[in-house]
Amino acid sequence: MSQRTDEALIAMRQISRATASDSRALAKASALSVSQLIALQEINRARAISPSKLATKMSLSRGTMTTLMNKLEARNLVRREADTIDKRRWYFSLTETGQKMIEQAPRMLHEEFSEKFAQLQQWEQAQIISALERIVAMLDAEDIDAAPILDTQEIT
Amino acid sequence: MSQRTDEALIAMRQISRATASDSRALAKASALSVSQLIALQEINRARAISPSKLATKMSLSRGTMTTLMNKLEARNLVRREADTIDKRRWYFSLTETGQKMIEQAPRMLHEEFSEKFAQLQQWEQAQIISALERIVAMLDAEDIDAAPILDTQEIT
DNA sequence: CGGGTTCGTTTGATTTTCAAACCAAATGCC
DNA sequence: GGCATTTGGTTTGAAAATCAAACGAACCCG
Repeated sequence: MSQRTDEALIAMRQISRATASDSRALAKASALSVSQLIALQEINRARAISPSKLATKMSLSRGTMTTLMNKLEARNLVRREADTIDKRRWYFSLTETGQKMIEQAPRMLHEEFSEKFAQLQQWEQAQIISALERIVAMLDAEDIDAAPILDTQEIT
Repeated sequence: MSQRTDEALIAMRQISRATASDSRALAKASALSVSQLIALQEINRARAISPSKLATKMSLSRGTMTTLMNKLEARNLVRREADTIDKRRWYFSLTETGQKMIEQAPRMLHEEFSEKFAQLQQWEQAQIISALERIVAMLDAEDIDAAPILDTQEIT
């Protein structure tokens, strides 16, 4: 492997480790388990999502997802809605409390980053963004965030 | 917050989510828990590290670290060495088995990335690396990887 | 020496997670 | 239409991960 590739990989690992440990701390700060935090974020992203989908997305089993959702529901962070078409199915979305939870959760690392980033020259910002987007593309991660659109299959 | 900052943040979250879910899958593939995997990586990085340090690094309690290390030791993935100076202290390092474990663990995502990255023009690579390094700096993550140097305080 | 701190372990309990069995709804096939 | 199969979610029972608190041994410092 080329030395350049190495450099890039090292930087990426540093970034991902930094953010990972950030999210651990974040979970702790908001009295959530890491899974719960991730679940909330994921639900927020999808706006509404079924347990199974969420489970595969988070690589957890369906059973685990049941208990996870029950906890979040009990704490009034997510709302459970029945699918009108398929009666086996649920959809979970965030309650306002849940919204607030992840919004005002101190985005410590990202906050700090934002400040520093904002102080860069325009051209520097542009350069960094384009590099980041190249990376996202190379990771095939473009559609991870997708857009605030319902994460379900079309209705036929 | 500026729109540009937003773009950068979105890209970064995509990257970190992609790598996070990668590491979950990775752990599963190598029959390790996520914590165990991270611990191995962390030990590898530091070459040798004490349980407490590792615990704070991973934001786990010392008690948890004890059981975690016992498991890894039982599976012969890490080696426990006594500190000659401070007799309370242990140092953990990877055994050859442990080395192999994390080396040949399919670096799925990163592998794929490497391939694509290697195909870029030199100047593109350079640009991406410099952007990444700016980010690392802004995240104060420069010394996360530090270098393969013993991770202890100087001996006085 | 002696009080305070640090390192790692133990203990007992809680939480997370899983696999397997299960039910109900949907789908497919004849 | 009816029967077998698949799919979405829950339950159950057990294993693994984690924690807080208490502990002993080693260290530190006055």
